[in-house]
Amino acid sequence: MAPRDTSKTKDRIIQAAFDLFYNQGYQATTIDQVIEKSGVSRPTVYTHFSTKEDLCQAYLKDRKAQELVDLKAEVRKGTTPRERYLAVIKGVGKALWGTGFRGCAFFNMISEIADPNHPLFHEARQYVDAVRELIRDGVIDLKASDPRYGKIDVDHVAESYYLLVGGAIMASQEYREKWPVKRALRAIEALIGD
Amino acid sequence: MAPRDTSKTKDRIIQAAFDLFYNQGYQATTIDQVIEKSGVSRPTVYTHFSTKEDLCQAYLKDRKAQELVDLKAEVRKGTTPRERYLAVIKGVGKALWGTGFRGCAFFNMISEIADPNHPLFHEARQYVDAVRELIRDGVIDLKASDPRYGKIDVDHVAESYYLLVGGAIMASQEYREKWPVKRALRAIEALIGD
DNA sequence: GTCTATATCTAGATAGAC
DNA sequence: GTCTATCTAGATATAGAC
Repeated sequence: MAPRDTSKTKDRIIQAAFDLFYNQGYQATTIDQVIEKSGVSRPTVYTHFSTKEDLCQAYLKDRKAQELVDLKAEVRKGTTPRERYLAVIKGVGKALWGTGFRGCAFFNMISEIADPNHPLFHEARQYVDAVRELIRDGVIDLKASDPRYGKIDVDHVAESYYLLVGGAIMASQEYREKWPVKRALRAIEALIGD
Repeated sequence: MAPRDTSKTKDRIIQAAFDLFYNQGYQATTIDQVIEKSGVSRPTVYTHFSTKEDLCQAYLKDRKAQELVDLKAEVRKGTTPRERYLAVIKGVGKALWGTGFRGCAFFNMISEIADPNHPLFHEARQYVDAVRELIRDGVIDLKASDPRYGKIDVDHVAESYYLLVGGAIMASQEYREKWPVKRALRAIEALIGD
């Protein structure tokens, strides 16, 4: 029998890891589960990824890229500076509702990995940095778009926005309900005086 | 040799669990570590607690009680309704700065335990409920204290407050810095028009 | 009530054949 | 490149003595 196409095999492994690491957490997920879900054998996993940690890092990189693409697409869909400003919380909300309220993969990673010098911790924080920057860009654009928004304190609005997003993610996970995102949206509107 | 005083032994075990579960997480902590840290033997752990999960539940109950006592003390220290309103975020900030920024034990628990029907998940959410109620009480008292605050939307302020606290906790954990709590404090002041 | 010693199980990682 | 079978370490929980 001819060997399977390599890239597809690797993708299947990552896809299995994607679901398992996200839904169960890093430590609660075993390589055996990855094997079963991907339909690939044990040594095959270890030819593509040297360790479980290595596989997790690949998963996080993948997820980070994917979520940021989605979030930026949500921003681009906005037709006004205000809509683009609100796009991040709306995009986060949509993402959460589609995933059974397991919250943010990167927050969960940081909760699991106590050591801030751990590579997986670093990987997760890069995502957080990117989201904060996306929020900040929206605030800056909004401020420049209209004299009405000229008095916005960019630091204050951007960082409060980020805190509200983070709180809404955690609260969604705690309660498995939609109100935290709705509430955050209202509070984020209020930040700019709406 | 006379047997050790039981309650002190049990307390030593819980104290060891307290530090380890909080700083390393539930799954990353082993019974061996609890044994070493408490200076107690393995079977002794299992005479006081039937399983690791049972020990963790005892730890969470302890921690929940202790943190709520601290938080309520912080509220009582406030001499005006406004100070008492701000007490929760200030109390949370103090607690975080004293613990090496490992964040909220209960948030971390919820991140680790994916299943919302798990007993440990339940235990953690009870803490969250209690904090939300404490915040809400402060808002209600503030509103009643002065006509100036009469127009406060209790639901909106209380829930936004909670989201800001949650976001500040997560951001502190991500960055190991104090700005998230300071920012949350300012945003929480702004919620009531200050 | 507490200990030393051990059973048992699980999970990460590897050897060697095809 | 992929597989079956196995090694090894480490973790939870227990048996039996003092």
